[in-house]
Amino acid sequence: MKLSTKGRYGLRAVLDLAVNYGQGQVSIRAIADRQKISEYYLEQLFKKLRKAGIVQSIRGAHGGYVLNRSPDEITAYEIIRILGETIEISECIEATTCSNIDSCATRPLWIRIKQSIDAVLKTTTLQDMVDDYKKITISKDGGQDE
Amino acid sequence: MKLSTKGRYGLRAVLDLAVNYGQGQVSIRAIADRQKISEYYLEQLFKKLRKAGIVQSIRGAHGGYVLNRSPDEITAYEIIRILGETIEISECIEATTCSNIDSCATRPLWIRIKQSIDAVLKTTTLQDMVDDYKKITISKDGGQDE
DNA sequence: TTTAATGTTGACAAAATTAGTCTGATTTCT
DNA sequence: AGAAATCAGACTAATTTTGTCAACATTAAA
Repeated sequence: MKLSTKGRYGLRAVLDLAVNYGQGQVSIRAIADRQKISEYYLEQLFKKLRKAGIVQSIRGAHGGYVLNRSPDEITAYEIIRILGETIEISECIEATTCSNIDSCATRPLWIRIKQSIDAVLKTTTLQDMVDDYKKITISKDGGQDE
Repeated sequence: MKLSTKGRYGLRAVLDLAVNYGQGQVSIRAIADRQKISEYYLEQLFKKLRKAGIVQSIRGAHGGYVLNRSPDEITAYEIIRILGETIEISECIEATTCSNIDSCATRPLWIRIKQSIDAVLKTTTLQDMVDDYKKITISKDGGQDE
């Protein structure tokens, strides 16, 4: 059970924007370079984020992307959902009834797991993650720039 | 993000044994019929469970499988792990350091999610699940047999 | 107004993983 | 001996994920 790269790469990319929030747009190429993710692949992810209103695109020369809201108003939950990740574990969670009555012995467990995952995602904002990250890098060494 | 069938089918199969605990062995065919899972596929899963000591096999005619411990001493966590599910979300959780320093901005989140999933799985025994299941079926109607 | 950089879109291909099947052997009970 | 079950491992099929590409549209700077 693993989150797909959609969720993992996408969150890293958005976090890149969050770090640069307030300092103008960031191009996909810059993110691709820093995060070591294919430029083409990132485009796919940003398409979804833009349609959902998380980011705003600035086209033309020296264009790029900007967060549409402040990082402390965007949760990890939103990003993950928009990118199309399903934290379902099993299909029967969304359905109101199981097709297979026997399989329902496991259903309450899947539901509790989903709830616990959602709780973590919903209470974590991009700002929280940026803060955590800065704390780590600063404690490692003086906080380098490049 | 979904648990693979290994985990979902496997847990259902073991639960079938838990329901019949104390009443002798259960054959793979009987479980396959009840749970609507391929007999061949189940064999693969029971192979792992046997090697890990969760179940005991009784070979020959009228053979089958039996739980090796009481259902309230076996957690969902054990079953899931033995069947080879990795609740890792991202590779970097097991590793002591991330190869990509930038990606680490997401790492604390993945770790917290993993911990919350593990907490649910570790505190749920097979007996808990059987009890939940019985409660549901009884409340639906008088508790049918077939 | 031209040009260059960038975003936009949809289709496609490669790779990896998961799911499932099959064959044949062994064991045990009747 | 024969039937019914597990045991073992190889193999294939299907699906999903991941990544690439080409053509086009838009914008900003020169």
